[in-house]
Amino acid sequence: MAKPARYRELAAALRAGVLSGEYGAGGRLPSEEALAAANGVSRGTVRQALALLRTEGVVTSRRGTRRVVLEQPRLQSFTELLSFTRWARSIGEEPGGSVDALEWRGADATEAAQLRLAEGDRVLAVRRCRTLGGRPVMVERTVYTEPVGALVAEMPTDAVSVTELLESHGLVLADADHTVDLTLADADDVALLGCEPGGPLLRERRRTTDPTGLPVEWSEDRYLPDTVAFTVHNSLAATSLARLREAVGPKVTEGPAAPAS
Amino acid sequence: MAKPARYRELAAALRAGVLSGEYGAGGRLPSEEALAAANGVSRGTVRQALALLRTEGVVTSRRGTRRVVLEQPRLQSFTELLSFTRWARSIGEEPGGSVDALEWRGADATEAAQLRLAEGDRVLAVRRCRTLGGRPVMVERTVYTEPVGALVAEMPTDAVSVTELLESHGLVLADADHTVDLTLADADDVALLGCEPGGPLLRERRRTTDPTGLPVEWSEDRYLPDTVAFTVHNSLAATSLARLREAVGPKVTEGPAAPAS
DNA sequence: AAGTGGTCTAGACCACACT
DNA sequence: GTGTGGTCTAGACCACTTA
Repeated sequence: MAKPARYRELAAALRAGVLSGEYGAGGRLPSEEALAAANGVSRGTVRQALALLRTEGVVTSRRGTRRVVLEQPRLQSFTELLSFTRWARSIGEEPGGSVDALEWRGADATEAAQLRLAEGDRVLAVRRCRTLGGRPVMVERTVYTEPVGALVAEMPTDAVSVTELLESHGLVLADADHTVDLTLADADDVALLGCEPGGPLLRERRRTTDPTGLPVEWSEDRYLPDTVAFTVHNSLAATSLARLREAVGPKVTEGPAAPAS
Repeated sequence: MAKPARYRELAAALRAGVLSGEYGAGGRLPSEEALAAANGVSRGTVRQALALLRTEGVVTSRRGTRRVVLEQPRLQSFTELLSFTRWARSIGEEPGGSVDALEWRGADATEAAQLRLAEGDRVLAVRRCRTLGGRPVMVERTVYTEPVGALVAEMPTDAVSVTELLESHGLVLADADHTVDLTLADADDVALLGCEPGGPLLRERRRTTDPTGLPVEWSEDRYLPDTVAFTVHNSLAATSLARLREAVGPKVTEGPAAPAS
């Protein structure tokens, strides 16, 4: 059941209000005092709710004036973001996909660093082609730590959602680091996506950790052009975004949280 | 001077501690009580500091256990993120660039929607080529609202940092929405960047607003491959990231916060 | 059972934006 | 000056982890 906290309920209600245009574009929210009184909670709780909306980019906030509505919310839950299947469903598309290669092997240097393992430690490497409405849009190369890989390896190769299966085993994904850049199609990409050899792909590399901070998976996803874009909101109050200089001369494989140098 | 809040000082101190390896990779922070006592503040203030670090992806947090260090922080300030010049300096590169085209004209449909203007309203459109260490890496096409454009238009065409100049006029950038995807080089890109016609570029579209929530600029930046990557951290606790389905059939120009349909 | 973070309250004072 | 959000305090109770 797990009843959500009051401040989350309040945040959801306010978010819905903004979405329904209750305050208008560029409109103003009621004061914290007013919201507290209207909802029978303390000002502290109201502020917790509003802090959520602020990091989501739904409202601004400055001293001296009421909060202003920034935009229609256009966010996905953390879960939708990590699960291709859930994302596809949330936008009304039919997700599909199948495992194309699956192998237990030793971790290479990058994988070891990302999963906080020693080089050569056993990991499960899986390659999948993902489709929307039957058309291929993305190739996903994921590496799992041993305990997680053991669960994944037992899945049917045509299983729709890995994430949901992991959750049913009690595994919770809590944090993720994403790196987005551009790469060129290799022979496998060409075979699976039907693009030109050397054709451009939008690449997302992602390291996901569980609530204890232990790495769970390290994935490199390559999307066909014109199928997806990634959006982020940030502000003076809360920044979780950065721009990285990519290697220019010698080739260096680098991920979101690889060792500094 | 503007003395920063205690919780920001505390957050900075803890961030520095994590960076210096004081707690080790995967190590644990002291308890909230301990931090409060050690710093002579209340638990509430400690929690504010830790909330900052949590959204930055520096630490996890769960009920029942001490916070765990997630990674070496690798973030840029909001300001570094918006200013090419500041970013370049922060990574030890020499920023350069020059205005290539500058024009007052009427806003098109997309621009009007992004800047919350009516179609045809006067805007200043500026195209710049940006360099790192003398080598071109990015073409920036920015559209400013009339009051901001008035300031920009008076700048010398070889001014290094537009952002810093705007700040010196008291303009504060407070929020930004970013969309990252892939596009192909047009004739102007080829001329400025020296890439192949139709060659792939990493595109960032960005809408920036001031503290009142009013749009200030709308920019489309196109980076040569292998020059930058964007990184984001998100979590169950705070998500400001989304994955968007891009138009597949008919061409639709769409930005971070364009009207829903 | 003890320790820890999550939620919530009630109140105080300050900095800033309005008018 | 009045209203508003930002900061900070002190205390309470709960949910969860760990031993």
